[in-house]
This record gives sequence, C-alpha cells and structure tokens, in this order.
Amino acid sequence: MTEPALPRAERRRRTEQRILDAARDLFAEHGFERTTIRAVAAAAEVDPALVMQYFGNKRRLFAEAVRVADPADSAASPEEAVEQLLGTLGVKMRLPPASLAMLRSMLTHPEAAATAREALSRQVGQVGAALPGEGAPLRAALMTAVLLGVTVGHQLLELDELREASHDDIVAALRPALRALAEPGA
Amino acid sequence: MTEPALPRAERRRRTEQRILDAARDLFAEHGFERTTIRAVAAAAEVDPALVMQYFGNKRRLFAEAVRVADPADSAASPEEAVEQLLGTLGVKMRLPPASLAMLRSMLTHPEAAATAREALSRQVGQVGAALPGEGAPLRAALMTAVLLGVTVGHQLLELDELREASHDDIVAALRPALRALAEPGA
DNA sequence: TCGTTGAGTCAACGCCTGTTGAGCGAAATG
DNA sequence: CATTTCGCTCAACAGGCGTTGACTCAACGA
Repeated sequence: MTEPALPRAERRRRTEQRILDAARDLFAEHGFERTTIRAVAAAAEVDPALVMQYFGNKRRLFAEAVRVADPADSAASPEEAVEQLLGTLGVKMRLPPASLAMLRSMLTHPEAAATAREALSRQVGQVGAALPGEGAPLRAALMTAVLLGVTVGHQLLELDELREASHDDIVAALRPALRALAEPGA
Repeated sequence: MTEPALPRAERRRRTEQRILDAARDLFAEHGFERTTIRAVAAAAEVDPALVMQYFGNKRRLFAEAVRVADPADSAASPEEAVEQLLGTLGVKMRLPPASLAMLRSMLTHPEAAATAREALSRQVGQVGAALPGEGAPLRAALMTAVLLGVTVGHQLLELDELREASHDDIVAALRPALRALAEPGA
C-alpha cells in the first residue's frame, strides 16, 4: 500500500538529505535569520526536534547546508584567468543553492561572512597568481568583486536589466572589462 | 549642575535624532533582523517604548534610517558617466551610514531589497542614457553591478585585498574596466 | 498659580524562536 | 518469539522579540 519499507539505514539517510535540501532552499531564499528550524522541518515533512537531533543546532545546520566542493583549478595566463572567471559566471547563472544560501546571508550572518571571505580570498589568490605586473593582488580582488557584484545583482537582487539579458550577452559584455583588469594598468 | 534645560520642542527633536542615529549605526553594522528596538533604545539612552512612540514600528524606523537624498545628476558622455561613477565610488569609500544600512540588509530584508533595486535601477537608467550603441542598458547595469560588487567587498565583507589598497589605486585600476564597459562591445 | 500638555518611563502582554527530554512503535538482532 | 535498537514525534521550556497602555513629572500657557 504505502512505501516498500526501506531498510532503516537507507531511510535515515534519505530523511537527513531531505532536511538538508529543504534547509538549503530556505536559507537561499530567505537567509539565515528569517529561516526557522520549524519551517525547514515542515518543508522536509519532519518534526523540528529531528532537525536538532541530526544537526545539533541551527548554525551547524547552516554550515552543512552551505558546504560546497570548491574547484581549486588554477590558471597559467591572464587570458586563461579571465575565461575561467567568465566560465564560473556562466555556470553561476544557475548557481547551486548551497552557494546562493551562503551569498544570501553573507552580509548579516557572521559565519556566512567568514565563509564568503574565505572562498573569495581563495579565488583572489588563484587569479592573482596568473596576473602579471604590479598590483596583481588588487586587480585580482577587483575582478573577483566584479563577478560578485554581477552575481548579487543578477541572482539575489534580481535587477531587471540583468535578468532580461542572456547569459551569453552578459559574459560577452563583461569580457573586455575583465581583460582590462587583467593587464597591468597605466 | 546638569543640562541648561532646553525648551521642550528642541529637546524632543534632539532625542528623535539620537534615536535615528543609533538606529542607522546598528542597522548598518548588524542588519535589520539582528538589530533590536531594545538595542537601539539603549544606544540612544532611551526607553524602547519611546522608539515605538516616535516611529510606529520597526519597519518604519528602518525606512526612516535608510532614507537618503539622491544626487540625480546625469552625464552627457560615456567618459563623464565613468568618471561620475568613479567619483561616487571614491565617496563611497566613506559611505554614509544610511546607505550602508540599506546595503547591509538588502539581501535579507524585502523592503531594503526594494529600496536597493530602486536606487540601483535609477543609476542604471542615468548611466545607460549616456552610453552609445546597442546594449547600453545591459552595459550600464553591469557598470552599476561592478560598483556594487566593489562596494560590498570593500565596505561590507571587508576583503583584505581591497582594504589594503588606497582609494586612489582602486579608482585607477577600475577606470579601464569601466571604460571598456562604456564602449559598444565587439 | 493652577490646570494642561506632552516627553519620557515602567511593567507587562502575547508570540515566536531555538532547543530539550521523555516516550512511541517499527525495524533489527539473537 | 523476546529483546534491543533507533528513527521519529510530542509536549513543553526558557528566553527574547515587537509592541502596548497606564503612568510620572517637568515644561508650558493663561
């Protein structure tokens, strides 16, 4: 009639995953403070107490929900760095919920801010290593900030002018700007 | 001994201003949800009930705190638009608390998001009007997003690589990138 | 001088939050 | 079949929140 009665271990794994997925979505949509354990539990069709039992507390649940595998590939030339950043941006137009969740909360939740700073600094380091000339760290940081701004404007603030454009157009329009930052300035 | 006993009207005006200043600072530092009426009242050395009496509710207090006079000056040429944006960025390195408060909450507080969208769209419109060629709205939006990203990275996330650089270096490094966006692309 | 106004306080309300410990019942184990 | 394990729920707690209404008392106007 109902479920084919899965083994207990499997059932447990699936429930935990369901909670994690629900948490990710809600954190991504409303941020850390506006997302309640109760809402997560309801979305996962589970008792709030179970969420606590599996993840300990709200902060740990958030930390688990925003955990994401980082690429850690590095570029050899400035052109490669630019194309790599543009590539992640193309991907980011469908940013994974985990990253969205972190970005959404990074301005108001201290731990999300720390995670964001860490991830961005890593990117700055990688990009900076591929840039020539003086002031490479600053220019790498600015390139990262550019992508941050576009991502925030597009995915989080949902600015009309960015939403109306195709991903390809955005990438194409951004390329010269990033190239300009990749070269040592005047 | 104590105060020289100001007239009632003046005293009232000053108290209201003290509350508003405290609210701005706390909203800018912690965002909407993490800032409590009680904390604002304490910072203004006033009873929480007085905050409600003067501003009605927390949302209205926030709205008052983030209100800011917008410049509304428009550029005639692409170069002028670029310099104007860089100028506001130079200023933004010491961004007024009201703007900081709005930016801090724009990702998690719906009304702050609406205010931010409005302000950014206005800027996109102004910049776009000064740009030549096709796709001007998109390029204007990207220029705005670039400044947003740099501001967020510098003021809110406080990325080391941006904090370590001087304002002039940032403006100088950014200029070619914005110029590239100001011109019609390939 | 006396009644009125209004700036500011006090104590409390109802609500929602994260979090906890006891308990149930079905699956696992022997 | 008897027993243990454990996924999961239930009911409740303490604390903090925004918000309210009654009150106090000094400044004001006549």
